[in-house]
Amino acid sequence: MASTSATSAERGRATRQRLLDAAVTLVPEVGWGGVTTRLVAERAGVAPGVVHYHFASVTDLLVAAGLAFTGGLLDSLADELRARPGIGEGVDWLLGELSRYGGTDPASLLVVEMFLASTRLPELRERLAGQIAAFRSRVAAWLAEAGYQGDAPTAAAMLAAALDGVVLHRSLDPGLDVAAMAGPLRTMLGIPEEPS
Amino acid sequence: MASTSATSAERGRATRQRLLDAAVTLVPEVGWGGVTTRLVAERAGVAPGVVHYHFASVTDLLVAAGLAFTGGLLDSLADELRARPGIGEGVDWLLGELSRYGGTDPASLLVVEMFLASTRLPELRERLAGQIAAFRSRVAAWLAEAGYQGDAPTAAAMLAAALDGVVLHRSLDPGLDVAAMAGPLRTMLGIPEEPS
DNA sequence: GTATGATTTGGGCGACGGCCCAAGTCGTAC
DNA sequence: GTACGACTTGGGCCGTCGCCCAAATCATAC
Repeated sequence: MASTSATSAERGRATRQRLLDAAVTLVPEVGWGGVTTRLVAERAGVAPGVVHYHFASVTDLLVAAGLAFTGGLLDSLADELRARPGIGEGVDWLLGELSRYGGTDPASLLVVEMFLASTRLPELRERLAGQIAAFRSRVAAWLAEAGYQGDAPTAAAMLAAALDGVVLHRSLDPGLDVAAMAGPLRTMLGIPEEPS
Repeated sequence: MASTSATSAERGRATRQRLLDAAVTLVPEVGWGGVTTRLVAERAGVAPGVVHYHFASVTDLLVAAGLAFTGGLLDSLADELRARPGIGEGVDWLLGELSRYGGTDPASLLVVEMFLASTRLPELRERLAGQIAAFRSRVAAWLAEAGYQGDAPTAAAMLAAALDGVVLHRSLDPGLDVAAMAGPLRTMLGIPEEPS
């Protein structure tokens, strides 16, 4: 089989990916600063020394793993949004997504950990800011294309911030009614209430 | 003077307070997990052993310091809000406050650090959630009293979440125009645009 | 077979972490 | 004076950390 005849380089890339995956699952569990060399190695099923063979430092590993995750997440969110023709449908779909990211789920926690770590890691900060700026401009383009009446970039920024804020608040109060927030959000974007 | 004739107990409480203050300044600088026994002792100007005399653990110190800070902050915010009679004035004032909490300032960072730490510290989580719930209900009462047309609790939750989200996003993109966000927020709360 | 090069192993080094504790300071009570 | 109690000191114990490295592994090249 192909897997048994893999070259060294191929096996190496696979190991590197396993380390990235392990980091993504560990940060939400133990926190950015709680991820240690031995912990990721154990989670990835490799010896501790492998970590510093593939990455210059634990921090380097966390930055690479985090950025790969957020990049994929934001891209897929923007893709899905672009697929909805109307602002109302898009907002509804976003709120549906929000009920999946409840604030205490691994994805939400990872993102917030990255926000915080970025305040002390200039390189992470710049690259994460770039990803978010790109996302915001894609949302603004979608709003404008869907006929939003007003300043699309500002509305996109407010919308993205509001959604992240809801995720944050839900992490403390899981009982927050996400569906009910559709009302104020729709009003903010100038869409009439849904008939149903 | 009173300060020179302080009893042991009084000096002890003063020392304890200095440790709490030191913790509040250190968490934003080095992160929740980066605050060490020796670091906080040095910042407070005391010997390392004092920390574990006044607090059972470093985590205990951080929890006490953080909750004291957020409690005071939320109380004063709610007090100020209650002093504004109209929703429009209140929102404007909140956005003015927001320009003080830029996302990279110590207060914002401390709050986000607490959000994250609370996911792994049930006691902190419960008490922080209680503080925020109290704040939300005070905001809802203010909205209702100011004549808000709609579900005040939901609007208050959405407003609080949106503001926190803006703080979060500003930490990555300091160029975000807070003033411009007044438009969407006023629309969300059903207030006409300001004439000026 | 031997040589090569990338990858992996597991232990080790020095530094630093939380928490403890015997000894010391200092104002008050007697 | 002595005894007491609250507070403070600074060093020490023991565990874990990040990072390193000599040796082992293994598919491929010759």
